[in-house]
Amino acid sequence: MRIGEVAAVSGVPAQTIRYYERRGLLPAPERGTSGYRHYEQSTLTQLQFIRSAQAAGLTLVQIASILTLRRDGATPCTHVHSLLLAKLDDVRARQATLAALEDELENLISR
Amino acid sequence: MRIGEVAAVSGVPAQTIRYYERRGLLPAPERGTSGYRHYEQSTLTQLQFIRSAQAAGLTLVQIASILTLRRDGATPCTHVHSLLLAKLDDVRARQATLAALEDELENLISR
DNA sequence: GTAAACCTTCACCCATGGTGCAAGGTCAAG
DNA sequence: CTTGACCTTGCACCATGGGTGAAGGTTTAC
Repeated sequence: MRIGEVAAVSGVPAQTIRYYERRGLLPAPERGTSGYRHYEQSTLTQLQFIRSAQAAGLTLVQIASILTLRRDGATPCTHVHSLLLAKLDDVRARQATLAALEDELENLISR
Repeated sequence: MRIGEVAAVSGVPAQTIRYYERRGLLPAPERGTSGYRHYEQSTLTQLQFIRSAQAAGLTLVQIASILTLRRDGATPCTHVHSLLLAKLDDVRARQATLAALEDELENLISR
């Protein structure tokens, strides 16, 4: 698929897709002799992931690092491992705070 | 307490406290004849709440509306009620997305 | 051969969440 | 009664995040 089609299907503007590529959220796709980007189906899944991670409040930088790790697969270095653990902690802390907020809101509603 | 003391105790700069007041996150405190703001203890709790809600990814606008609702107490209008419900939905959606991310991260880690 | 879609680069934009003066008023200690 | 710390308002500026637009040039499709 070319970028316009990906944009149409995913709902993410072509310019934004290029922007994500620059920011390291998407791998640089193959190019034909024309220089046009040629995308695979999996790009759509990746864009979905990006959008949902964004909805969860992660920044593009955080999302990029997760995607990069996932893409690179098994890099068995401890640094990477601790990075993931830290991110997990972060996610769990957010969850805890949200749970507290949820309680708070429920109280307000039931009054 | 005056603003400087609140700032020192809470760790939130005095300028930021005034900024929160302008943004509607804190009620306008009483003023003596000098014009100085005079705060009660409860302000510290409110600042804590603001910081943790921020950490959960809520914007100042969202936090302000929650605090305003809480402060105004029982305004039994349906609009307010649905506003709270919407916010609760929002919080729950964030939680769901975070849970998915958590799984994702756990998978990556255990590989 | 012309219109639509693509390319790059560079600049600009909007929202959030502050932060920093400037110019002045107040208060407590010595 | 002055000095210094603390307070006031108002306005301007900044950093980060996440895009968006326009210019100027190629490629593809009809």
